[in-house]
Amino acid sequence: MNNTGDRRRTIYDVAKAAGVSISTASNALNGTGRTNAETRERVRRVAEEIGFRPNALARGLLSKRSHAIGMLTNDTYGRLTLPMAAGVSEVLVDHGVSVFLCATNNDPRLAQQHLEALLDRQVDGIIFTATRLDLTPPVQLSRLPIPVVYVFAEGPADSVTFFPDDEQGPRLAVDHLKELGRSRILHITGPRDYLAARIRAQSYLDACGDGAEAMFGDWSEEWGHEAVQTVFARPGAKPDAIFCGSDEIARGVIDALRDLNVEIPTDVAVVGFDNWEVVARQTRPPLTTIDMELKELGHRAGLAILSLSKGEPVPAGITRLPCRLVVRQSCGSPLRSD
Amino acid sequence: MNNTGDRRRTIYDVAKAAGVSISTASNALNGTGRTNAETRERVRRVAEEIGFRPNALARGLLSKRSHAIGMLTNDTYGRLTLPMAAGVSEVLVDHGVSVFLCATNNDPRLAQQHLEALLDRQVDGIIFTATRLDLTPPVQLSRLPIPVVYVFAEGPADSVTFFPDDEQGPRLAVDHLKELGRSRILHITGPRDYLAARIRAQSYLDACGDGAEAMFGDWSEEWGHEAVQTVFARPGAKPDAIFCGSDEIARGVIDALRDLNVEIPTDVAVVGFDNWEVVARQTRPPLTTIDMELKELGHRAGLAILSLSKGEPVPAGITRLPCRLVVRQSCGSPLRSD
DNA sequence: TTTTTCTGCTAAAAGCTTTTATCAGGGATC
DNA sequence: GATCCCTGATAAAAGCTTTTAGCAGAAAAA
Repeated sequence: MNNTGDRRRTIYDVAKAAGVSISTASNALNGTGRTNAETRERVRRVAEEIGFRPNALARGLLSKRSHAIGMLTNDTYGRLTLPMAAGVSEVLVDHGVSVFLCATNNDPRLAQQHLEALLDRQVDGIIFTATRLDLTPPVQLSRLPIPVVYVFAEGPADSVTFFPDDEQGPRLAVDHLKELGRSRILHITGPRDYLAARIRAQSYLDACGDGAEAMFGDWSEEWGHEAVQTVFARPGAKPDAIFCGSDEIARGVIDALRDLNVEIPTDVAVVGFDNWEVVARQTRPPLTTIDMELKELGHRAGLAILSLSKGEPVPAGITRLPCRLVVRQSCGSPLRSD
Repeated sequence: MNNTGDRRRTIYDVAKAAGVSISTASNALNGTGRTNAETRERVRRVAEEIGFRPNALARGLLSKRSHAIGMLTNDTYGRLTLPMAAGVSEVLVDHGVSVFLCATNNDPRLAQQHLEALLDRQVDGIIFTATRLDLTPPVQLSRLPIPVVYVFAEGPADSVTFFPDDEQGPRLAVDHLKELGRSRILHITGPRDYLAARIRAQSYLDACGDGAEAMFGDWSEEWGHEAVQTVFARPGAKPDAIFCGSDEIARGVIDALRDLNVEIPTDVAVVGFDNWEVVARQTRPPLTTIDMELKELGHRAGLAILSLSKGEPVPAGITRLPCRLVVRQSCGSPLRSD
């Protein structure tokens, strides 16, 4: 009948072992109320000894803050979501906040189910993240009793939203290419109906000026390949640099250039977008590309939802976080690969 | 002062609105105890109307089961983890169980911090998953008061562990190649110190018999490329098929073969391992490969931890889940790509 | 008519923590 | 010596749900 051995220790055990009341134990452990320094030390020592850890459920029940948030994603492969989620949880674990991961597969019914589960758990907030930019959430998130932060996805007009800076990123690429003396820069990117593709293309056009050309297609290697074949088959001057809307496209571009016996970077320099290492590191030569700083995006989103959940104000609207140029060898820079 | 409007509805509100006691409301909603059918209906209707949803914290506090589990991963890029996690959460959400995602980055301190947070939250169990097979968990998981399930990672001797079937997978590949008339099958795979690489290679050797050769290297495209160059540079008979230990390696193999003007699949058939679509779909020709059924692995792990958390027995030891052959065009099958 | 059984409901406890209000006692002040 | 204030503690309530024990009334059995 004596099962105290494997029961979890409660604050009651601490109080008893330290010879004080429950309230004193609580006060001592949390540094609240008035406690004698000596008592406080004793209680803390005892708590440590018997391995007391407060029950987060009881705590949350009382404080009405569960110190947990939900992350709703419709990304299936995790290439964007997981690095971001790692950033979110990395920054939040220090504040004692944990993250529920809910993969919706873009299924509204599943999303709804996850959402209700999150609300039942009294999460302090929700981060919604999508892989596609123009996509609306698969579930109604606007009239929730808890704050919502959007990453890689657009919420309602006055919502808190984070994106990589799709204007600054392309400028980094173009500036880098210009510094290396390239002047005829071509842009090959994804579908025109992706907002990110449009923004990046426009920024590229603004940075390059006359003679610039943006080719829209798919987010695929195949499209990169095809686009290069088209360009090099037609008459007229050939580009001396290609800035791609994704690393996958860049991969196709590089392959196509090699098929055409065009030297990289001597004849044509190539810049990608994503810094998806498993692609960017494996191209020959390794790809200079734009990193969207997914982890940092996660950090910021995590901090935002933390502030919001405490009732602190957070500037509404879209915040665009700067991208970073990662120099490898596809542009002829003498720098070592990272 | 009247803030009842935005307060969450509790069972107290339901009881009041239905004109019954709290206990009756609870019994009616959960179908426990003795309740008049009419009362039960009324209570349920009222609950529905005012939008009552039980507070999972209070429920968990009482039942000592939080209906949440933790997933500890050291995968950084998410290629294995996220599909698996999606499988886990998909199967668990139907049982009212949510999943905490904890990315450890292989940092023991961070892992410990996450683990403690999970225990404080009274999670009903933990799924530990690693990307590398021989890796020990970055944190002590063996003496926990809650069950642990290992996926893609080896736990202590008597633990519940799931892996893809690294013996059956290679047999699928070899059998497929043999059926297509290939006889000189070469295996190019990752490092010898990866258990998975060794098992797959041995299974390949057993299936191929005399003349079979396994080349160990890296899990990289570059290694696939290099290995092909080596093989085709040396004298003697050339392989008519190459079975690769990963899709990335296969990618390098295919590129190298094309560089050598070897026709795929006419001269050499290629099979990969992973069915990592973003690679397998983009090779030219698209890659026939082995799918590890990550989502199914997640389903099984989720169900296992669910059973364990209820105290139901689950067979200990390593369970290996069958892989699936995905036929595309790199082996010359006439089937359409999927 | 009295006793038993069943039905439908309710009060109260338990789960664990934090917070509020209160209390006893000791020292300082007048 | 009486009053006041301060310190260091404590009891109790609150947070929300489920479960246990029990109660009142009606129907069935004796």
